[in-house]
Amino acid sequence: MAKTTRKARLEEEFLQGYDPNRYERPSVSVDVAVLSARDGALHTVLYRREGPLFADAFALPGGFVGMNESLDAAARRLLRDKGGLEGVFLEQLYTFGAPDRDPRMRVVSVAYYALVDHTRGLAGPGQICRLVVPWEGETGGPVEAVGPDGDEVEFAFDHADVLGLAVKRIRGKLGYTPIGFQLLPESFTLRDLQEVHETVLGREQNKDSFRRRMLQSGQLEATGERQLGVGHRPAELYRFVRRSAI
Amino acid sequence: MAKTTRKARLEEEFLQGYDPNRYERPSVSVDVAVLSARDGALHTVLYRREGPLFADAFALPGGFVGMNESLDAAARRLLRDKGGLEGVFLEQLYTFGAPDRDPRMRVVSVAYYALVDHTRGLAGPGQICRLVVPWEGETGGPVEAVGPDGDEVEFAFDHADVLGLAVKRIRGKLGYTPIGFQLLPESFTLRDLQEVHETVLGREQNKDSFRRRMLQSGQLEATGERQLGVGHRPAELYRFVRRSAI
DNA sequence: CACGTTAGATGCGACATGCATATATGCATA
DNA sequence: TATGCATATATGCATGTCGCATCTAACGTG
Repeated sequence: MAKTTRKARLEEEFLQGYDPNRYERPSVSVDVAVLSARDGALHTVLYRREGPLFADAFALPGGFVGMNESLDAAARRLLRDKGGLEGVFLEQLYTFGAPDRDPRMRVVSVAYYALVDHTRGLAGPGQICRLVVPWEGETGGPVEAVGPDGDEVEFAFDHADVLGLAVKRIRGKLGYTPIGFQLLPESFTLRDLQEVHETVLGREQNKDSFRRRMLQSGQLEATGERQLGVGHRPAELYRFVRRSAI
Repeated sequence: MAKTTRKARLEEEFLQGYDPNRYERPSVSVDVAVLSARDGALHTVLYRREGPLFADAFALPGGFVGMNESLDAAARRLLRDKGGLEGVFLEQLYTFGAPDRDPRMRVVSVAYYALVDHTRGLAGPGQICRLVVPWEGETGGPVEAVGPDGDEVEFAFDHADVLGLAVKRIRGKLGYTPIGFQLLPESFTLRDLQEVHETVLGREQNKDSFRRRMLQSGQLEATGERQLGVGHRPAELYRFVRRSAI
């Protein structure tokens, strides 16, 4: 017992005199999985690598965290600078820290995921790739991706795992949070919302119970407008209202 | 468009030639919120600080991540070295990275939470403190803690927020994962399990529907034994069986 | 052996959900 | 103008889950 106390005190003293520049330590980066739903599939933004490491593989938008920058701020900066995206839903996902995940050096990567309405344009050299989520994707396993040319894409680092975990996370969240709206423009029909849910979950939803669930969730508000020129009865347009307003 | 491409290429070149020792970067630490349920309240392990910073405040067990050590391994090492705990449930919680969370230097802290059966002993100088979770605790806000002497405890750093988020996380997980078993010894009664759930959630559960939910979840297996010497009809003892075994 | 106490089982109503069916509304076409 | 088509929206009903009340079972105590 006394031993353990001394040990703890030694550690305290070490900490008090700890000079971070005298010790090796990891670099901290942020990677962002940008997800959107289009044509019945999830898509993400990837960047082709050009250097010798993971040459011609594709990576998530990412970068190092500034010394006076919070993790959230770093993620928002990357979204803005690399993709021209501002004001989107952004949440921390998981921190990946395997010692060998970057063969050049020790990098601890704080992964974020962002949800973007697919009608928003994307600036920069990023490519929008379709995700192929195996059913184990629900368990957070790696995903595959198909580029705009239809060819499968090779991932750099552990980014296939990051995307798999992001898909798992939003699948779980869909059940108890209004996260699905983040993938739609401001006004949308119930059919649109259902398609987004089905795209994310990878399985069909019952139409009627989906309607009822959404309408009595108190998260939808009719805009009073309807679809135009659709060749059949137009659906009502809704918008998302956040719970705090109720 | 060409501009953005050049910018991205420049960043790539920077990365290829990046020497981590030439740049400032944060230190990476791991903090562990050890949770157990006892006497109808959640408890955690805290260590009294002795240095000049946050003197006499209490901190979660934590430490820096070794250069060749994964984040999970660092958390397990801390549990073992600081509290003598091995083989417990441990999962990553969230990464806290506000630039000013440690006034001495920039520290990015990867927080973990561990769930421990309260009958397990604890080695080392840690103190077991009772958590007082305000109802906003469900939203991940900060918690308060009461030490063994009954006095309220002051937290160092942002550790009140870490604990608040840990409580929020297990409250959410309780609904769809067998996480509650982690807080109980190997064999337990349904009443024990219900009390753990009520302690974690902070509200009472319906006895019968709780029974039915647990029994038909396929996660419980009767041991064939019963309570002894309880002054009333003895309850059956169950053990946890993981889903993969079914 | 009666009694108190808690465990465990059964029955019923409220409510969500899945499914089938009926009605409404817009456009296209005869 | 009238009719048909496609989809949206509403309604009715069977099923399953959940909360609640009630009943029976098993143990210790006096």
